[in-house]
Amino acid sequence: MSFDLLAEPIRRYVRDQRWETLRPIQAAAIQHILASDDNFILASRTASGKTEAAFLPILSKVDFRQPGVRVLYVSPLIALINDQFQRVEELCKYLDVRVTKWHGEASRTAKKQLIQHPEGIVLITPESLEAMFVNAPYSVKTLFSQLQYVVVDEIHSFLGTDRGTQLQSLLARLGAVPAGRFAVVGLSATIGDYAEAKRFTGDAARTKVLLDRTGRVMLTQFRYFPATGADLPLDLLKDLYKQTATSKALIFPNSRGLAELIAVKLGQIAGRVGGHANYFSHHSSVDKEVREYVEHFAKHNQRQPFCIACTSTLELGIDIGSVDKVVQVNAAHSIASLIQRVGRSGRRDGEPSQLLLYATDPWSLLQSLACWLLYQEGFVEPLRQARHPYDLLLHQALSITKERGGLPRAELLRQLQANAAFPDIAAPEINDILDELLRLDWLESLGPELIIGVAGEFVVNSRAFYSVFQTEPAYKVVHAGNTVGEIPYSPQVQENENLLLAARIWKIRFVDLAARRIEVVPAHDGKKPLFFGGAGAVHPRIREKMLHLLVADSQYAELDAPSQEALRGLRQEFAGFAWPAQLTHERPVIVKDQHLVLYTFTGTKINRSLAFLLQCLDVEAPYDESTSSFSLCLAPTRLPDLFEQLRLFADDVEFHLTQAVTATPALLDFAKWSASLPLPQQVAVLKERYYDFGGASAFLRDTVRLLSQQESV
DNA sequence: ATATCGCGCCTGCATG
Repeated sequence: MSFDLLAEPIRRYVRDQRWETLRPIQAAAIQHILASDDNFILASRTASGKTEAAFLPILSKVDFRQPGVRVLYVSPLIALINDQFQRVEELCKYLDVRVTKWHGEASRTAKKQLIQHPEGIVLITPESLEAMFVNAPYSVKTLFSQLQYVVVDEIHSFLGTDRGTQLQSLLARLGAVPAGRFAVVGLSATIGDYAEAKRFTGDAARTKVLLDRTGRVMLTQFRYFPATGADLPLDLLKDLYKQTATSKALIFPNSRGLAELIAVKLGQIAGRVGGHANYFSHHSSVDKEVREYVEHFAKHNQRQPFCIACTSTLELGIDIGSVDKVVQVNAAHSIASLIQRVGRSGRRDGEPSQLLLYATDPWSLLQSLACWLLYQEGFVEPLRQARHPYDLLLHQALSITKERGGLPRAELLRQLQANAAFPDIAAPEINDILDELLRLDWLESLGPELIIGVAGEFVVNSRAFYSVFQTEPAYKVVHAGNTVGEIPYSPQVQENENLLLAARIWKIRFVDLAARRIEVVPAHDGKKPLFFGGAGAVHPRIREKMLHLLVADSQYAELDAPSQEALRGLRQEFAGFAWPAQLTHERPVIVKDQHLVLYTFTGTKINRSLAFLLQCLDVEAPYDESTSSFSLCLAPTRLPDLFEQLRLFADDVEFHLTQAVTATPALLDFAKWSASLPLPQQVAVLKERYYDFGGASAFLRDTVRLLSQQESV
């Protein structure tokens, strides 16, 4: 059916691929994209042929004999562009259509040629598109005045992020370039809020979602090995070795340091017992060429088993083939992340893949179990774009002014107001931001126009202008002229210290502080590398599920005996409460000798907000995110009073936030362009994106019953 | 050292 709708050369391509049938998402996309010029979100799991689902109908539909770039593909990763280039180019051979990579590492000659003869398909990153608007606005017009389709790959990775808002704004600006409109096709994993995904295209009313919910069949097992220190228990590593020794496995331990530790330790065990030598690590601090080697090894080795200990670098769609075991060490921070990781598995022979979930403490086990159950239930964290991204508006105001070489203030205001990325920011607020930019000399008035100011020239002409995220300076780790990777500066960076990187052990021979370069030689024993970073935000729904699991007496066959024992032990601690049959807004309080412990069982942002409010009230209350709990020196009977007081603060927290931002500007480090905003907008950014005072207020209002029990001795 | 991760880049000039 769908197949017959395709253009003849595309049908030939499909036949040559020897696919037995089109995938459901492909069949649906072909029918819908060929039938209308609407925007679409194609949502289905990893490796379900989404790229082809978009390109088969688009290539059938678009007339490439006309001049100009007709299709623009936007990707969050250079590596993905390079991957997709091969696939799309292969497909385009059947049509004689040119495909051009356009990113910072792509050939400049190819870019120049494209400017001379704009045609075909361009694959680009958001930052390169930003750079093109800023540095070569005439090229934007030359290239894209005939644009018919924009394909956004891995659109879920942009949802709820600053980079997503930037991309939305760039698409809005791009929308003014062609005479007609272009349609947007977003490719996505299953996500939590499709209304939000539709908004992302800039025209929710004209966007339809095509969704294939087919998941993976996985054999799941929870395994429990209690840890005493910060490192992983030896028994866990031995068990992990046994479980993965003859498999193709991906291991996700949530941090770069632990990924190194696992890769090295498993490699050492393998060396002792005569196992294979294919133990790798893969994360942002491993040198790019090393990572590419690992990806290539995984993709092209049909027979040999391997183990890659990795971070979210292997969550997105880079093609590494499929693996037969996915291992999660301690709970993933989100269900969205767990979905992506599970999606990496899948065996051709029809055998189900295996998911191993290790835990090293009872709370992590509980969180892991909660995530896994929510995943089974089909829950994914809903993500919202910030409604008041003043910092990104500031960045785009500079970008547009540079693009236009100056423009009337009223026109800049109008353009920002009309931009779909900023629908909830009103004109007076935009004017406040423009005034602040004038005051900083980042903008300047010249007659009726605004132009880039003297100080602003340094900003918009610096390399850092094109991105909306910060990166810390890193030290390059070099062995015998070869780059191994890079690490941040830490107390560990000293001569004769040993560290792990790229799945090997090194001794630091020499540190060149000026050149940010660390010379290393191989060694036999070392520590995992140190990295900085705040904790990831856990969604309230996960914590609520944890509470439900704690109160229930449900058993799960997927838990091994030690896991069952750990869960039983944790349930025991909370067994004395008189839980109602229907658990809604009750929360436990454990009363100890000198203090009480309040378990909020809510999300990170709400906990963070509660901690801030307690600080405002000068209440000493150390807070532990892994157990979602606060310690208070207070009689339990005083808690309702305290909640009432906190609520009053929550409803009017601006004053305290203003004080906090003034005293500690580093609070806004998470938002690169916020430092140059007027103070009220800085406070607004902090309030909307770092905290959740609305959620905190609702928590304080709704948590009507605090059940308490004396600690059993 | 309480504690996740990840993403990007222009221009000019030298060298092979």
